[in-house]
Amino acid sequence: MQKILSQNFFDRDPVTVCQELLGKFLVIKKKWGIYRYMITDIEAYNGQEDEACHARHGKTERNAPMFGLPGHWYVYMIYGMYYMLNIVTWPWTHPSAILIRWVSEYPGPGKVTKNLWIDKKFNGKIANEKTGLRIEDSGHKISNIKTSPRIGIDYASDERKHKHWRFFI
DNA sequence: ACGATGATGAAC
DNA sequence: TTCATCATCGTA
Repeated sequence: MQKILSQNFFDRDPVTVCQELLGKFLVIKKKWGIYRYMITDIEAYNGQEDEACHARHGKTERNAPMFGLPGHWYVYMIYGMYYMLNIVTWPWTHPSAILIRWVSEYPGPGKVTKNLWIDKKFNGKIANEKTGLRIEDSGHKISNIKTSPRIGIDYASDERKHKHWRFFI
């Protein structure tokens, strides 16, 4: 039996959470079974002062989940085609989240949501057994963590653009 | 290198 | 109400 990560796990700085989140399992419940995928590539979006973060202009209808409780999902549509899956970290006073870019065999944030049929029905929902989408401890110890600048945020300032807030295996 | 495709948010 | 932009991806 695997341990479902609690809200406490996510109630921290997203950069710190990122390093512990690698190697854990994204778990989705379908009508016909439960599926687990290892989380292998993620990015931290860290507060209103982070110009790459959707929270940079304050609370809006779209980014509202980031201004809510940690351990909840933030799902939004991009380019009219793809849903991006994020898990909220830290409390509403410091809106932040982690984008899930790769899990197991699905390399790319759009591919993760497309293949797992994740859409806005999970937006704002808590990550637990009840909502059908959660994160479990895998017991795997990850040692070779790589980092890089975040992808697709050229609009941010140099200072933010260059931060190594992407973590991957 | 580029187009698909629509939600978002800021400006008008 | 309009318009540029966008945490992407498949095709070429």
